Amino acid sequence: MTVTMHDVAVRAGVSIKTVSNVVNGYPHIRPETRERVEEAIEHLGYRLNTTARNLRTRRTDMITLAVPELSLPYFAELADSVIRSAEEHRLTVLIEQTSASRDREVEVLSGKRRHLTDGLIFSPLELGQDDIDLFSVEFPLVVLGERVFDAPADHVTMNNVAAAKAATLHLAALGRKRIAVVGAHEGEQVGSAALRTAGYLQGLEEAGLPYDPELVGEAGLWHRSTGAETMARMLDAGIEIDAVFALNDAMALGALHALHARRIDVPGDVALIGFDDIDDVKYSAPTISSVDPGREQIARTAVDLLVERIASMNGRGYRRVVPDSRIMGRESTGDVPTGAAEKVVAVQPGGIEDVRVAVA
Amino acid sequence: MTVTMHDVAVRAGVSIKTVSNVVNGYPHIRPETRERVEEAIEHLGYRLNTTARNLRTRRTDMITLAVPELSLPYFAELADSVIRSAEEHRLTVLIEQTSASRDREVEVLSGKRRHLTDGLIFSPLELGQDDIDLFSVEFPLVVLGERVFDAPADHVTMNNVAAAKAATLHLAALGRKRIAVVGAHEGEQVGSAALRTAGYLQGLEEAGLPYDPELVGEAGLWHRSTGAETMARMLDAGIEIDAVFALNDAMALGALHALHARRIDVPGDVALIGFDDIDDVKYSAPTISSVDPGREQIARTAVDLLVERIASMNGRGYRRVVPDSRIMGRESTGDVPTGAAEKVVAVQPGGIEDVRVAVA
DNA sequence: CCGCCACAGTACATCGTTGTAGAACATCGT
DNA sequence: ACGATGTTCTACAACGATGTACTGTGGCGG
Repeated sequence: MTVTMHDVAVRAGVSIKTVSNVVNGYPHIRPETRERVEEAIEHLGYRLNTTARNLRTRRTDMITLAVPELSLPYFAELADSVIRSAEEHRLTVLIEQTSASRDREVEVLSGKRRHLTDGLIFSPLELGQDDIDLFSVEFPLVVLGERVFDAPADHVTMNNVAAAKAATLHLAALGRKRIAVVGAHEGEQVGSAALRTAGYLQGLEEAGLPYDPELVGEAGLWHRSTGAETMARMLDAGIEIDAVFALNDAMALGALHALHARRIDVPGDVALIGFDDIDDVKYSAPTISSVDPGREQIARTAVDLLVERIASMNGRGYRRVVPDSRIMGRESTGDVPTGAAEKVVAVQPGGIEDVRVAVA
Repeated sequence: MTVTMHDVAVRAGVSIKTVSNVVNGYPHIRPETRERVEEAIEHLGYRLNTTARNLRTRRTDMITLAVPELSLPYFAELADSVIRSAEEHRLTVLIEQTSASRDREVEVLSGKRRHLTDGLIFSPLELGQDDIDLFSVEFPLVVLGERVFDAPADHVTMNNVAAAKAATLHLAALGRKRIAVVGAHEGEQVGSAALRTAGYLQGLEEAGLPYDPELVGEAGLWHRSTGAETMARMLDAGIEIDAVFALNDAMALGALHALHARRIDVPGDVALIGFDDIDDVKYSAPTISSVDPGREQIARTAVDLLVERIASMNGRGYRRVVPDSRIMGRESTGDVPTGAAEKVVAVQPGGIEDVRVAVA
């Protein structure tokens, strides 16, 4: 039925191992032997059985990327970047959608699929600091995001507080005094929402603006729809604003939609800035300023760290990497005239940190 | 080192096979035996080695989805839908990005990875009717899209011509006479561009409008950026238009961007309709009318067909499935007032067809 | 001419699981 | 009491590749 190395070996008149050697590019093989084997492979239509190889070598050359949802543009673009980076290491990426479900996230860490891939890049959305024990797994792991710090794993995160502060200051620098937030999570201590909101507060303080709780709009999931709903709710409640900081770009697009529906001019009446710098915001009307958290760099770093970790599971201590982030000025904050391209208006430097993790 | 079934078996005082039976839910096991085995599994932290099982059972419960790029929203949303549908069959999806590269597409079909997954859902972008021979592969395959017809494989496509015609007629019904196309591929006979352009021509004819070649704008890759460039080029050339049919939504967003940059009102001066009905167009300003090609249904059908094909490789002839498609009216064609939700303004019925394929 | 090393290739065990065949025992209807 | 049937479990041989250890060559320096 299926053609195996054995069949190839018989036809070429060599041992199975020699076929294996040819397939794997082992150097010490006589050219004519190699040719005979290759002819046999060609003639029989032989394909290496990856599964068998995986079993024997205990490697699959696959890694898992676990993200909430691909329909969120940020994660789709992140996945794209991770896949491209992985390709350079000849790795295949298995994408696991956790659908913002706690159970699914726990399952991903539980390692049910442990033997299927060589390591995991995990961007949690539900698990938090309290679940830190779940992160001490015995397979290579790189954590993304800002829900869990000091887990026994390499960690690639962003400059959330500093970048959010810079974004807020950017709005304040336009002379805006009533800066709304879209996407806060009340009561949360960890995660993007908490950190970015903290940055917002720092920004207000530095700009000498008062903090008004009614300017902080809640939104559970960070989708376009929730951004639109939150913005609509605030506007319809008669809350006065002259600027909006949406904690991610999907919500910024939703907020813009809600503003537009009420014929509120952006940036004339209300300035708007988002976070993530996804491709969408470069083509909305107006184009939306955003924080570029260094997505490309995040993806590449995550893959690099994971590859290192796979190579030597106990090689070294854990690292925390924070890429540089930048504020991209566009039409929605009046940084460029209508129809012009974006420009970088501020940079927050990142860095690499070695993390000492207490061993249980 | 790693815990195997053998270790579990020893601790539970049973044979390896009994452990296997417990793990796989084989019914005839004494409750106390099952308990002992489960205790041992728990105590030793045993995890099933998926790779070994895959080798033995000759199944991986994984399928491949090959798409051009996840950063294109349509494919990100398609991937999301496919993953969800696959989950219902307990299948894991491996996503392969072909990056619009012919070589990568050929490689996907060549089955280099054949033994890694049980089947393939393939959405080609470069391969066409001339490459039809490449599609006669010996593994389960479902083809998506409209570049290849009558390949020896199940095929899920869309109502391209009819839907494009309906979109064109929808613009004409608004009284628009100079309807531009964004995204044509000159000289191509197959593929979405050719079919949708054909539908456009049919629409013009039925509406009694003349065909003017300068209204047909070329765009190679269907990204936001190319849509914006194409639209800008046409506008700057002084071509007069009062409506635009963008052959996909990404380009519609780009076109809208270009129109906005030139302070052209949509839909006042120019009406706009796209194709794909991705989430973005529901939140742009204005919201963009679009053709919903039935993406959910495409994903589900593709997975279902693949699952059937995996179950019985030579079960039956091939099928071609065309989901119903619908025109979703939004602000950009004045179907709803600003701020209102979308509404369905037309439906083109799909269908299932059994395809007879000549055997070589 | 001997010892050493690089080259070319082979035999065999092994990775961790599951399918097959069948053994041992209990239950049941007649 | 006896075969038939069902339950519970086991032994063994695969699945298809690769790592290890080993056998012969031939070339080369001394």
